[in-house]
Amino acid sequence: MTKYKNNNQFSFEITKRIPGQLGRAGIIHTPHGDIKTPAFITVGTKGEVRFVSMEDMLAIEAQAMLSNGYHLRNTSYEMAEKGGLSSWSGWDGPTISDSGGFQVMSLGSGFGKVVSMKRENEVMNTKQKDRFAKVSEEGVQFHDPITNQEDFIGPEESMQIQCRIGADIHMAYDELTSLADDYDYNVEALARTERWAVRSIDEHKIHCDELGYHQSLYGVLQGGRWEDLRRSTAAKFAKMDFDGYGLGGAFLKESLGDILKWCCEELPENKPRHLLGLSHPDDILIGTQMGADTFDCVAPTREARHGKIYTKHGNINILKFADSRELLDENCDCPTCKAGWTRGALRALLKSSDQDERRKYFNLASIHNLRFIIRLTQEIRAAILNDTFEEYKEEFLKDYY
RNA sequence: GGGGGGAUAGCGAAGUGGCUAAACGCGGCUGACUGUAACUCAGUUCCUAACGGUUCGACAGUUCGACUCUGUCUCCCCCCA
Repeated sequence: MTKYKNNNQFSFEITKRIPGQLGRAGIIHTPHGDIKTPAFITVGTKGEVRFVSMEDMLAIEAQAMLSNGYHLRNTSYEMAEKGGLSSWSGWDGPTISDSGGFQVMSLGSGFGKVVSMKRENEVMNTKQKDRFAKVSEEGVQFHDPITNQEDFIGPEESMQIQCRIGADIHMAYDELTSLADDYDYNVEALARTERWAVRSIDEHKIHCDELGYHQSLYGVLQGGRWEDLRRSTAAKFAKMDFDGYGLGGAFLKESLGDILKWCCEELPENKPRHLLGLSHPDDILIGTQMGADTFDCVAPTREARHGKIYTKHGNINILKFADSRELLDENCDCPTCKAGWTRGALRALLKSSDQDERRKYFNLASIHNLRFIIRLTQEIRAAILNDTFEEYKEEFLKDYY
């Protein structure tokens, strides 16, 4: 197996804490550079952020990229040959790979559903026979309906894939439950995720020994919305040999803060925590306050593609701004706004019948939304360092909502 | 002048006696979207808040009943002179 870049060890330092809170600003050191936290990690599922170039990534001050083990299961061999995700993709900064645990839910019980945070009562799990991911103790049987490819991926396979991908930070294999799953199912799934965590560590160690150096591994916490499950699993994971922790789950918005608090109170303070899959501004603010250091999410890019644009005074739907000569957001420092693109012009690109024009819109809108969220995390960090987190949070939320 | 085809909601287009306020597509309007099966998805789109009302170029018929059949008219397209 190819050797990956490994000129310095993974480590985490806390620069400053939010007084009286679990939150902090810090720096994660990785073989491909530092991540100043809190930080938003852009999602490049298949090794690139949709409609966003590596030059754009630098322009919006993205610090790191998260890719997906399941979606890269085939490509991972080629990545290994080329020296890993970083050299394969052209993204020279820190990288994270997800285990594919999310796909256990998104292609399984939650297939065809929105991963909603506010409609618990409407959510029903997808029927067993309609799922493309079926869970057992050993792992998950995936069926790709487009290629008809069958994959069995358990913790061992996920670690093998991730070690081939060679990101700086790997995620243990987990099962994300859906909001429709009850307490009993969560107990069962959590116990399985805990066993998978042990198997992930063991398998991961084998590959690191073969490589001759350590690749970082985060344990991923589940447990749904139940305090006893969250605390007990966090306490167990705290004693395990992980380099950091992923905070996972399908969260109801109003319970996010509590759940993070339960987890982070049990976790060791000196290891970084990544809140998986969330990035709306209120989520990042509460997440940071409750102890999360990094975030990743598809929302900024997906919502951009769907016409939702982030502004300091809330979100707008670009379709409602035909002929508007306003910028997307006043005083925005993103490349799109700095280049003078107006809402009307961008709307015209989105509505164009020309594919290239639509793609241009996707690019311009995506980098605007990404920059908005990245800037938010930068401002939060600055506020923590200045001891003004509470004031910043209050003011931001007042403008935004 | 002769022959043929056609006129359906903002547009395009089904429907050829009752189950049709009228399929479907586009456009419009709402709303979703959080570790990307997502350039996607859901709802709505004659008038009315609703009860209900008025429709399928126009008028006149046939029929218990017409967007669907008949006649006349208006307009559009094609072919032959």
